[in-house]
Amino acid sequence: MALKNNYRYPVEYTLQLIGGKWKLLILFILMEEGTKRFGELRKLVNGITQGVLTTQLRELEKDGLIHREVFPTVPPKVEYSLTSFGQTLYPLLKGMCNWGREQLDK
Amino acid sequence: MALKNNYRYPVEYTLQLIGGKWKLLILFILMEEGTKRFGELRKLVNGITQGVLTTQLRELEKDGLIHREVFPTVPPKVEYSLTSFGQTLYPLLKGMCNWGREQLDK
DNA sequence: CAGAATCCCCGAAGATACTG
DNA sequence: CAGTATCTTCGGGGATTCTG
Repeated sequence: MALKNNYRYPVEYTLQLIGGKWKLLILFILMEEGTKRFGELRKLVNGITQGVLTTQLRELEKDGLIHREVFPTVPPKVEYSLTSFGQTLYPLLKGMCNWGREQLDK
Repeated sequence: MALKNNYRYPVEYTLQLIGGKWKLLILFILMEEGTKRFGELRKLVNGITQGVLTTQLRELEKDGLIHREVFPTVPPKVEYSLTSFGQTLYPLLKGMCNWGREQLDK
């Protein structure tokens, strides 16, 4: 979990959690389309490599935003979904998306 | 101005404009406290160096979020303020700040 | 006072190869 | 299938010096 102290501005904490290059996209996909497997995410987040995707997912999990569920089958299967904490970001992400779209449409 | 095309998700565009390490803080300060001079910003954004502050301000200006006004006096005086476009970010920044504070207060 | 101009560093990101 | 393990790259950020 990211440190919760030593932020002069709360917005710094927010940015720390969602500031990775791919994190917003990952959160967005899980938010809009629900639970996804590792391989599905890899295809949807176009251009990301396995290693980086793993890193970003681990950080999101560590920060409590997403849930990782491993099915001990052969071949292995891992599903990712938003936690209830992650879902509290919904209005924020939606707002960022809408603001971006408004500007892009001009 | 940052490119307005080639974004698969509008949120990427948003993040591009405000994603710099110090940009949100700068925008926040101008938003909450109004017009500031270069030297004032440097003190308020604790830890930033002159060069980096200049870079971040130039990018924000290029993207149309802040206004830069030079007073041709001796010694020189430069004031920074939000543009009307920059002010449209208010709900978003406020939302990020509030979300961060809520989590920090837990 | 508000920068411009350099040079430099480091960590996130990417490429590649291998594996339970 | 979903990783792990390494190595490499790259550029945003940082430190320093100089100036109108």
